Amino acid sequence: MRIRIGDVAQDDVARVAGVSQKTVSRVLNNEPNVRAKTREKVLAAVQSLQYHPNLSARSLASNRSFLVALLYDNPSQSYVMETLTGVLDACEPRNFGMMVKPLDSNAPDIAERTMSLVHKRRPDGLILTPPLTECGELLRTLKDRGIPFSCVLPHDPAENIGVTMDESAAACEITSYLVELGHRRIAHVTGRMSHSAAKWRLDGYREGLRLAGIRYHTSLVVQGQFTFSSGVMAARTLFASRKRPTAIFAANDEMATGVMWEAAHHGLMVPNDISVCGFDDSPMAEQVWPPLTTVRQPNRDMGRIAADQLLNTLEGGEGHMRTVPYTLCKRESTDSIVA
Amino acid sequence: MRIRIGDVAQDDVARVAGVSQKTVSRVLNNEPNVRAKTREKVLAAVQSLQYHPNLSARSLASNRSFLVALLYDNPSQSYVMETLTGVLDACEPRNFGMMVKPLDSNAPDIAERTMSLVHKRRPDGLILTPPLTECGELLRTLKDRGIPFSCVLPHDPAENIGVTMDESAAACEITSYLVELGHRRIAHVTGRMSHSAAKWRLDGYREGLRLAGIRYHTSLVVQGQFTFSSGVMAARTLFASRKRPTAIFAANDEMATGVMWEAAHHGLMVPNDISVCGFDDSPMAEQVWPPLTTVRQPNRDMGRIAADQLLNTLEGGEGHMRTVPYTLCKRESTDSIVA
DNA sequence: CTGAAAGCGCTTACAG
DNA sequence: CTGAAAGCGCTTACAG
Repeated sequence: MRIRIGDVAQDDVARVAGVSQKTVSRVLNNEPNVRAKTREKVLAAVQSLQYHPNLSARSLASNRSFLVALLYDNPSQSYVMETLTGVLDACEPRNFGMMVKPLDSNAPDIAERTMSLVHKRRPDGLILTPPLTECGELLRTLKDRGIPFSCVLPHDPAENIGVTMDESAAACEITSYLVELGHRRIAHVTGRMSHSAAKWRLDGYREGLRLAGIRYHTSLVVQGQFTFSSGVMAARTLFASRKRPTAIFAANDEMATGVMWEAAHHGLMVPNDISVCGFDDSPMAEQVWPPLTTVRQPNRDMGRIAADQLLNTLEGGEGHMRTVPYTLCKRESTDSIVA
Repeated sequence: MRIRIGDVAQDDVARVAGVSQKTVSRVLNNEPNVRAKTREKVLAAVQSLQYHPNLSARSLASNRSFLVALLYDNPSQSYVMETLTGVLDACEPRNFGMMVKPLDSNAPDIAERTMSLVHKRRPDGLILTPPLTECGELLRTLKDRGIPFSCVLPHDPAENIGVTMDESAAACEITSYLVELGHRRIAHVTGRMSHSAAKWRLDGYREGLRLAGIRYHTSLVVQGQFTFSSGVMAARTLFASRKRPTAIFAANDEMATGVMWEAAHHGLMVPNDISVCGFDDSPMAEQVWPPLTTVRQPNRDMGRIAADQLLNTLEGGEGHMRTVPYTLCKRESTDSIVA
C-alpha cells in the first residue's frame, strides 16, 4: 500500500521536449543559459506529462533537504500555531517544507536532542522560538557546527538573524496608558524571570513608572510563570495586600486572564474595582469578559519573517534581524480610575 | 551555507564491520536472516562511526517518503495543536516525519490542492481532521487513487480507518446532566450544520430531552458556526426571547464562551441567572470565569490513534477505526436551578 | 545467512 | 547555450 505517482522523470520530459535531461533540470531550477525557445518546449512537456520533481532524488544529489525545522517549547498553543502558520507562509512560495519539533528547554541534553533531529531529518536550517532562544548551549552548538538558524525574539538580537520586537517599549507604553487613566498603584505580574521577555516587560513597566514619576515598589511586583495558574496565584497575593493596587499589568495574556479569573472569584469587578491588562493579544484576550487591554505581538508575521531570513541565507542571500512594530490594544478591562 | 553531516555512509560502516553494505542495510532495517554476531558487529560499527542513515537515499531507493501529512481546516488553534502533538507522539517512535498542511474545506478545488501536496512532498499517507473529513469529493479522490489516509471523526466511521468518539452519547449525557440539575428550558446553540459534529451534538441534545420527557422546541435551538462570535450572537437571540432558557448547551467551548461573554455583557450571572455548558474541554474552558462545564474530547489521544492506524497500514499491518471515550467535566458554569 | 550488481531520479562537475 | 558521464546513498531483485 503505497502512494504511486505517475513516475514521470526528467528523462521522460527530456525525451518529449527533445532536449537532454540536464536541460530539463536547468529549466526546473531556473538556471541561466537556456534559450527562451528551449525553455518553452521543456515547460510544455512538463505540463503535458504532469511532471513533478522527486524531492528525494534532488536532495540526495544536491545534499540539501529543502526542509526547515521549527523548534518550540511554549505552553501557549495559540502562540505556536500562529508562529507555525507564519513559517508556512514563508516556506510555501519558496518551495520549502517544514518540520515541527517540540523540545524541553529545561532538558540538560537539549543540544544533543536538537543535533539528533538534525542528523535524522537533515533540515537545511532551524527556526528557534522563545524560550529556546535563551538556551546558550544550544545556540553555541548550532554556531559551532555551522548549522544555519534563525531566531524569534532572541536574547541578543544583534548576534542573530530573525525577528524581534521592542518589548520594553511596548511594556512601557501600556504602563503609561494605565498612568494616563489615572492609576498610580500599578502592580506587575512578571513572567518566568529566566526568559528575556519577562525581563524586557519588567523593564518597560519600571520605565513607564519612572516617566510618570511614580516610585517603583517591589511589593507591587509579583513573580509569575507566564501560566494561567500563576496569574491566579499572583492576583491572590496582590488582593491580600493591605493596599490593593488599582491596576495590574500582567506580563502576558494568559496570566492576565488568571488575574481576571481570581478577581471574579474574589468578587472584584473588572475594570470598576480593578483594571487589568496583559501582553501578546492572544485570541483569549477578546474572548474573556471584559475584553482585555493588551499589546499585540504579531506572531504570525514574526514566524514568517524569521523563516524568510533563514531561507534568504539558505538560498545564498543575506539574513537579517528584523524588527516588527507592536500595537497597543485598548479594551474594556482597563478604565479610568475616576470613572 | 549548508548543514553538513559526518557523511558516513553504509559503505563505511560495512568496511569497519567487515561485511557487505547489504548486510548493514539488513541490520538497520531489522530484516531477518542476519546472524546475531554479525548484527552486533554492524551495530558496533554504526555506533563508533556515528552513522545516521540518509533518508533521501532511502526514500529514493524504496519509493517511500516515511512522511505523513496532517491536513486541517479548523479555527481552533488549540484543537490543531493537540491533534498535531498526538500525531507526533505516534510518528516519533516509528521514525516517521510529519508535514502539516492547512487547507480550506470550502475551496472548490480542495481535492486538487491535496493532490498537489501529494505530488510535491509525496507523503506515504494522510491524516484528515474535521471538517475536511466531510469533503466527499476529497475522500473519493483519495480512495480512487489509492492514497492511504486515516480520519479523525469522519462522517462515516464504518468506511474509514482512524478514530471516532460517540458524540451523540456525550451530548445526550451533558443534556441529561442539565436535566438532573432541574433545568427544563434548555437551549442549544448548534455548530455549523454542514459538520457532522454539529448534527451529532444536536441529536444528542434531542435525545437527552426525549429521555427526560421534555418536548423539543425549535425556538430553543439557535444556529451557530462553532465560533466565539456566533456564540455571542446566539446568546443575544436567546436572551431576547420572551421566556429565557435557564440553561444553554453550546455545541463547542468556543461558542459557550461567547454565550458567557454575552451573558456578562447582558448583566446575567452565570450560573445563578443562567447555566452554560460547552463541548470539547479546550484550554479556555478552565480559564473562563466561572469554569465551564463541558465534555472532554481527548484530542491529543485521537491524533495519536489516527496516526497509528495509518502507520499500521503503511507498515503492512491493519488499520482500524478506534473509538475513544469521552468524559463529562462538571464545573461551576452550571448549577442546580433551585440553588 | 550473505553479497554483487543494478537502479531509484536527480545534481554536480566537466566538456564543448 | 547544451549535453554526456559520474555519483549522491540507499533498496530491490537476484544469486549463491
